[in-house]
Amino acid sequence: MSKEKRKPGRPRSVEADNAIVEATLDLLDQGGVEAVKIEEVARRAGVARTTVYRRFPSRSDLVLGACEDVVSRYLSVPDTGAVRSDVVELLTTLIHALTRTRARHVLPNLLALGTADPKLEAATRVVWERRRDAMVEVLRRGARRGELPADADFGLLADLLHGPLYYRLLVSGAPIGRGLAEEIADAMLPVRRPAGA
Amino acid sequence: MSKEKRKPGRPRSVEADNAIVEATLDLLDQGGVEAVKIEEVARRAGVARTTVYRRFPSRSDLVLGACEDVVSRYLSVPDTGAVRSDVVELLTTLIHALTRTRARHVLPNLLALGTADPKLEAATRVVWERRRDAMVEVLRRGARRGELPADADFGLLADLLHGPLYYRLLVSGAPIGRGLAEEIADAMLPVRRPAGA
Amino acid sequence: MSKEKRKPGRPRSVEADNAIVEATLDLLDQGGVEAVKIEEVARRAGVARTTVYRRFPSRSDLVLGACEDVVSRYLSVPDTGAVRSDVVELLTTLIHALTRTRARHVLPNLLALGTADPKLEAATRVVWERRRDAMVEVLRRGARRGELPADADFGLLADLLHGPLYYRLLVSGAPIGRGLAEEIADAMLPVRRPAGA
Amino acid sequence: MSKEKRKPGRPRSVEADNAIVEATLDLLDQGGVEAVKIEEVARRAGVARTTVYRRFPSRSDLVLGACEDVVSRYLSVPDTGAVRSDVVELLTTLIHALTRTRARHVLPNLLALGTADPKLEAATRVVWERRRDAMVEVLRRGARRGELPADADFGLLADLLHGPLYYRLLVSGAPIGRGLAEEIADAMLPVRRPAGA
DNA sequence: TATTAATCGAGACGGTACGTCAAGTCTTCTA
DNA sequence: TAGAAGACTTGACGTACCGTCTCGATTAATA
Repeated sequence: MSKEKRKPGRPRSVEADNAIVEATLDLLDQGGVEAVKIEEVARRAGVARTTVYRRFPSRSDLVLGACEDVVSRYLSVPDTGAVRSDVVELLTTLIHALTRTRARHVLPNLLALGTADPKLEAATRVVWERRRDAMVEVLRRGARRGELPADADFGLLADLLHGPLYYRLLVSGAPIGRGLAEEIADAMLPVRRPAGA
Repeated sequence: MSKEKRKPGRPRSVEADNAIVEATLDLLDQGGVEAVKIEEVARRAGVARTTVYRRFPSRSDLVLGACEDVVSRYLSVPDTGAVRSDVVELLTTLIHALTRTRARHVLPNLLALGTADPKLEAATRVVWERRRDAMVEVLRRGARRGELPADADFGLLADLLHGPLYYRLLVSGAPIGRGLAEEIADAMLPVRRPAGA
Repeated sequence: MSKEKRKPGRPRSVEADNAIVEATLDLLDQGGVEAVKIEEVARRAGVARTTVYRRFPSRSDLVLGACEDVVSRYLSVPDTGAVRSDVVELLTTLIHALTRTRARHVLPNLLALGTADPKLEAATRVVWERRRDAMVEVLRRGARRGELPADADFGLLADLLHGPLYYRLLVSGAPIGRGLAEEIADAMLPVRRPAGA
Repeated sequence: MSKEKRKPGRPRSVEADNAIVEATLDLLDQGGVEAVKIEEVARRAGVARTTVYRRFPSRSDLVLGACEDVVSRYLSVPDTGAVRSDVVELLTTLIHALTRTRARHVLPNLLALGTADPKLEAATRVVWERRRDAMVEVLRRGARRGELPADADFGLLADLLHGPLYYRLLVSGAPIGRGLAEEIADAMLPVRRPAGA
């Protein structure tokens, strides 16, 4: 069944694949989108320019392709039985994703690229939306368990939980430490209890 | 006293100044940083290329210069006598600043540019920091009045208040409505009271 | 004797042979040497690029190979018993060779290629030299029969007879009609008689 | 009077003009049309690629432009009072033009280019036609003086006079010596006298 | 009938040159 | 001096072919 229908012709080099992505991420991190020059990517990857173009028809595709694995990792919907720990878990993995070596510069550049290229913008949004969806899901489950008021605005709450992280990463540049996930959860979650008090 | 020491030679054209900035903002909004081409700016401004270069030595300078007035407007530290209304006032002006016609695209592009150019990054941060400082100031004043616990983490609180706005603008693209400032304030401010209860 | 030593392995496709030559001639005729692109030849011949390379190691080889049958046809040394008719016969076959459907463009391109590739130049010259040799032979025979003065410069005479054809084909582009062979012969041959008069 | 209406902006560099033409001719002579690579022309001329493109929008234009002065020099309609010397004069200048250092390779390549580009073909033909027209004019004058029969086919005669030169240059590669002009004139001109004898 | 040896298609690979575009500098004339 | 106009160098863009290379699939003659 796993017939592995090999296509005719010489197969693509996997080393080239990796080298190209790595080179792209390095450049993106060091000098922003503008520094991602196909010529330089090829040079660093030790690959001909055409080899890059064969995989990624345009610079947008290259950047998005290279970012995809960086941003989409570390995502799962946890279910620890308690909202707080679920939320902390989600925020922690998000912090991981955002502060990985090269991701710090990847995100703003991706967002800026999206400004000019709607296709890219959509592709980028999808990635981040999945995280928000996960958060909303976790909050809903908490409400079903009675940990949160059933009529809470889960969407707004999710934005409030995520917001500070992106704010610090993108705008203020303030450090994003280990304890931040818990601080945010502590600041936000009890909030809703007094409403029932 | 106001001797207006006129420099010798032909004085610079003020219309040119404005036209250049406007053209730059338009392009930035329409196609991102990459679309800001000196030649096109000059063409739209009805000006020679040299005239642009005389004012802004490089493209970075041009972009930053053009953005400066957009981002720094609408800023003052309100003092209504109550935290909540002060906060709502600050958030509202921020929403104004962020959702102005062209700002939506200007911000991410500025942030991405900062990724590659530390000077630009610093210049950009300063602008946004002033807003956060204003928020922290307002919160402190509230604490002094007893409206907030004195030992609250005002920095984190400010980030929690600002975060959702940037998150929606930059990442999720969700609409930023008129009522949002109040929703955020309501969600966050009572939180601290129960700590003292 | 017709041992037909078949080599082992799959024999070469004859259709491919023909298709490649035809495609090459078409391109040569339509767009000159520069238009003979291996990739395009392969495409038109409905053949893989490697199949072309297997037959013709280089583009020069391809062009020369394709031209060879076009230019070398229609050659024989006539012997009608009279110089004039021999000459007319030779000129007529030359006109045939030069004005065949695609030959019109083949010759100049071949000559230009020879400019850059001495091997090709030599190969090309050989083909045309055979025609001149035939003409000289015919003239010598005429001299032996007393139709021409024995001390005539047969080489120059041959060039004078051939020259107008190539001149019209290559340089002036003037039409080369059916009667031209006779006109040339009439203009040149009587010349030598008055010398004896 | 000599108002020399200068156009605005920086004027084009004359050194660049010359260097480009020279580099083109060198390459054309050394390796044929295919060797005329814009990149290499620019390199040899010590000039940026764009500077070449500004003057000559395409390679055809470049080659033709560079050839124009080579081929059009040495042309005038002589009037010595005798056909023979007029013809010898014309043939001699043609020999000069054809055997100049680089012309040997320039001509065939120009002709081959014409094969693919009708505009170029026309431009090239014009240049050579002027020489033939001059020859025809000289012959007509001779006829008017009674040196040639009035009903001679001057066009064919001109082709017969020019043909051998081009034939040797382009096809046979035979040497084109100093005495050739007279040999050809002697071989062709007396021919017509006996008609009147 | 299986093996063997060549051909054929497809297509990836490292390259070179193309023609275009924009950046930033320089030169000239005019206001 | 500023400004307009435009030539200039530099360097990246994305495309098109080059000639070489791996592959799997044919195709015959041979073992």
